[in-house]
Amino acid sequence: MSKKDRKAREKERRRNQIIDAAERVIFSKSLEQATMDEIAEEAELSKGTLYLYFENKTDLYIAITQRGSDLLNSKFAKVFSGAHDHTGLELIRMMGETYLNFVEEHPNYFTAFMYYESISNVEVLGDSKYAKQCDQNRHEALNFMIRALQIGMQDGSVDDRYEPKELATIIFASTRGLTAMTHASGRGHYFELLDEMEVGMSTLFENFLNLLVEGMASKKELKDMENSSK
Amino acid sequence: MSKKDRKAREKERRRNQIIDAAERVIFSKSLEQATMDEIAEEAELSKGTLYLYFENKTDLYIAITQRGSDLLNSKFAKVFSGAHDHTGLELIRMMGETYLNFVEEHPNYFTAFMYYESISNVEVLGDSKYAKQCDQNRHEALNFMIRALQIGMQDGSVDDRYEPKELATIIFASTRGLTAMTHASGRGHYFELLDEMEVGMSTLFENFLNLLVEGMASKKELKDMENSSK
DNA sequence: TCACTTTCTGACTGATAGTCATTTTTAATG
DNA sequence: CATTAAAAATGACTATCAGTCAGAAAGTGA
Repeated sequence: MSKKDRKAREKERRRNQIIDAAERVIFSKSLEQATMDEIAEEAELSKGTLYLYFENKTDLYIAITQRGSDLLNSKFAKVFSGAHDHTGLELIRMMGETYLNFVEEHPNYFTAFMYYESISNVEVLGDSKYAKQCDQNRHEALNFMIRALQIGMQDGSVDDRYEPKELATIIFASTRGLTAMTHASGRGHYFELLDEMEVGMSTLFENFLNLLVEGMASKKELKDMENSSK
Repeated sequence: MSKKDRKAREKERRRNQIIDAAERVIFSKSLEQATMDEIAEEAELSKGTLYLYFENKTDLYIAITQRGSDLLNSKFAKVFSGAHDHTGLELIRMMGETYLNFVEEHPNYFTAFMYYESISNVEVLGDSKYAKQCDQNRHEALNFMIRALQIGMQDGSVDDRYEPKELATIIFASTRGLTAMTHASGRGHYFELLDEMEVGMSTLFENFLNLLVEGMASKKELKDMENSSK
């Protein structure tokens, strides 16, 4: 039994070694410019071996995507580990900040996320377990957000006339839009737009969160905020 | 002189004929699956000729992207042609709806937008005139939004403690996030998330706009809305 | 008709994703 | 330790396709 286990562990280590090498090569260039031969050399293996562990180049890249997805979710989880000290509204804000930090610290993983979602028809993915885990993570992230909203409705920080699932989906998607812009601007896009404003992405993001918060905060909470700012 | 003009016009027609063919082929499959040989055949030209009109495959795809971008902007412009009958806040809402409709009617163009923004470093684009026009259009779209906000601040429908440029950028990016989700769900992504909710993307989008509107509406406007709903 | 320019062609090249028959390594058995 | 079977790894090979370029065809003007 443990023999099999060891085998499985070694196989897993090999797999990770390949993903490590692939990250180094692909992140230093780009998916298109990186070749499987290069990745094989970086991993100190032959090309054929890569194909023993991954269906094809895309599959390998999705394995990288999954790593990023796992990492992001672990950060979300950390936010919730201290959930008791915060209102639901604060948790939402913290999740947003976590996301923005992630994009700034791990732009290459975010690039991978974008590639993943750009895959035009899901059939291309086949039944990739990496893709499944990514979808699973996304689902979990949304659940975190739903939970935060429910907490907020309990503690009175979020207006309870909203449907938590719906609101969570909206926040999720719009936050994603902001992070995508942050990411793109870091790659040279949107230069003209953001350059004209003296504010950086993080200020912009802060204002975005404030805007959302004003929209979804309960009337009571708003009154509190108004008072405390005076 | 007019000789040269005619020549230029014919060249332009050829170019469009190629883009037409490329759209048919690429939209029916995907960028990666479409080959230049196929596109050439569809255009009833030889492959070599394609390269007289476009730098490379990406350049050709960006020409398609520009078409989509032009189309979207013309729709935005139409919203503004009747600007006098609407408040600034209404214009913002109409722009959002226009965007969502566009994604639903022209998903292939939106796919192209996503590809364009996913280009990891802008140097790849070189000095493509198509890319320049896309950036120009994006800039113009943002200006439409800024204008709508300014109108809204004038007519009292938008809270004037916001900075129009900043707010426009935020709305722009977050709306983009929602449309991206709409697009992705149409391609089979996010299935699990959206399936659980009985609401469709357009309802979700409507609620998103309401949320934004509440966040950015002036207090006066909110009071009006409250009264009228009673 | 000739000479010159512009446009077009398609066979060719180079790069690279993916394959598979063969070799090497590992592990188990007597 | 020697033998053998299974598992893992290899790298030469194939197929595909983006991009090229020398030469053909079409257009233009005298």
